[in-house]
Parts: sequence; structure tokens; C-alpha cells
Amino acid sequence: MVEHFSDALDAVFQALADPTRRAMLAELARGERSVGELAAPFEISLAGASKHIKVLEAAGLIRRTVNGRTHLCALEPGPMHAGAEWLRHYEHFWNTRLDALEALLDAEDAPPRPRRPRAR
Amino acid sequence: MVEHFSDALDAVFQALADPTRRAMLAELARGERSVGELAAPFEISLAGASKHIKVLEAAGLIRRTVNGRTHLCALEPGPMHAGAEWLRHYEHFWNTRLDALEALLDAEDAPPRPRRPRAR
DNA sequence: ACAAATGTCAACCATATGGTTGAATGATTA
DNA sequence: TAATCATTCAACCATATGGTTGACATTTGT
Repeated sequence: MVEHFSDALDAVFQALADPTRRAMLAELARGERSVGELAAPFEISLAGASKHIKVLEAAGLIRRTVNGRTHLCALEPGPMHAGAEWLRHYEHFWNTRLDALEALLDAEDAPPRPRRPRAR
Repeated sequence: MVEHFSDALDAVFQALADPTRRAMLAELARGERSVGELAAPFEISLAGASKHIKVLEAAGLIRRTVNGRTHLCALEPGPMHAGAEWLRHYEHFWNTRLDALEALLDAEDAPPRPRRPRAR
């Protein structure tokens, strides 16, 4: 009853939690890439890379189109957006909390008002 | 040579990949909470909750102040911000890519210009 | 028709993760 | 001082993860 879409976020964050996969996404941000091309920069087997790619695919972060014997991968931004939204919520909250704290401090300590730089 | 701070992102995304931990963060967004308070909503042992909290702490997402026999936890927004920044980079990219695609489609198909709703 | 290229699959391994229980630690209260 | 409260620690368990290798399936080029 907590969150119905939590599984999706689970998969997205889980997929993002690995540096190899993040690097693959970074590469895909530059354009479509085949599995082999995605695997090339890393010192892992093709099968290993294939697994990573399947994780990204399962999280919905990439889409794959089979083209003959090569599989072309492309970024699928929707889920990434969902993750960003989740984080954005906390950023917002955190900002307002800092603002509130600052207001409190300003109210409490004396007139001169040192005006620390704002957190933003 | 890829990313020096990747370990930090690993830990943050990994920590966010669990729904229990995300719920704990949501609770902490409402104010400081003791370990017991954080554990209460879930049907897991206190030791289990303690482990989750340690994961959040290790990722730098929360801070803990021991106060007698109770441990008070509070959100630590820095790392969350880092995660958000990482995602924001891709959102930006994705938006420009969608814009480019749309421009292409607009250029290619005829005058009437159906004007699909913009992705944003 | 054959060989090479592109990937996946299955089996396996080591380690990490999420969970448990029971005992231990340290602060508080009676 | 003894009981209780808030938490961690250690050991354990089942499953997931990231990696490997070797065999298999399909395209493609000769």
C-alpha cells in the first residue's frame, strides 16, 4: 500500500547503481550503440556486458532494436525522468528546510544579519 | 580515469534502490527520527531496520547523532543532490534530443503541422 | 557451402544483500 | 542495584549480483 510504482523505481535506481551501466548510458547519450560497441570500453566479457545491458533494458532505461545480427540500443528517457522526479521532490524539501532553518537563525541572532550565501 | 566520485554515486543509487529505505527517507523528510521510529512502520526486525539505516548513513544520505540511548537520524541532502545532478544531465540531453526529433518530423511531414504536445 | 562476426544462453563461482534470531552494550528508571 | 529500554553486533540463511567460460543460434561475407 506504500507505493504501487515502487518496483519501477527500484529497478531504475538499482540499474543506476553500477558504474559500468552508468558509463554505458553516458555513451548512449551520444547516440545509438550496438552491444559490442557498448562492451568495448570495458574489460569484461561480451556476455558480461550483455547482462548489464539486459539490466538497463529491464529497468526501461534503454530500448533495443534487433537489426540483423547486431542489436542497436538507444536511451529511453522516461524512467530516468521518474528517478529525477523522485530526487527533485527531496531537493525541494531540503531547500525549504534550509530556508526555514535560515529564517530561524536570522530571527534568533542579532540585527547585523551576516547573510550567509543561500543554499541554491 | 572514468569518474573519481563514482563510488559515491554507486552508494547513493544503491541506497535509493530499496523501497524501505526510500520510505525511511520520506519519513525523515518530515523531521528527525529515532531508529525505533524509523523501524516502526515496517514489518521487519529492529536489527533489519538498523541495517537499512546504516546503508543510508554509509551513502551519506543521513546523519546520526547519538543522544543517550537513542540515535536520532536526519536527512543529509548533499549526496541526494549529486544523484539528482547526474540524472538532470540526462534529462537535459533527452529533452534536446526529443526537440531535435520533433524538429526533424516537423520539417519532414507536410504543412498542416499537427503539433503534438511537447514532452515537458 | 563455409567461416567469421554478433549476440545470447546456461552453468558456474564468489561476494553482496536483505532478512532473521539471540546475545551484548549502554543509558535510564525504579 | 536491578530491571528495562534503545540499539548494535554476530552468526546464519536464502537469494541476487557481477563476473567468467563454453556452447549455441543467426547473419553476413567469401
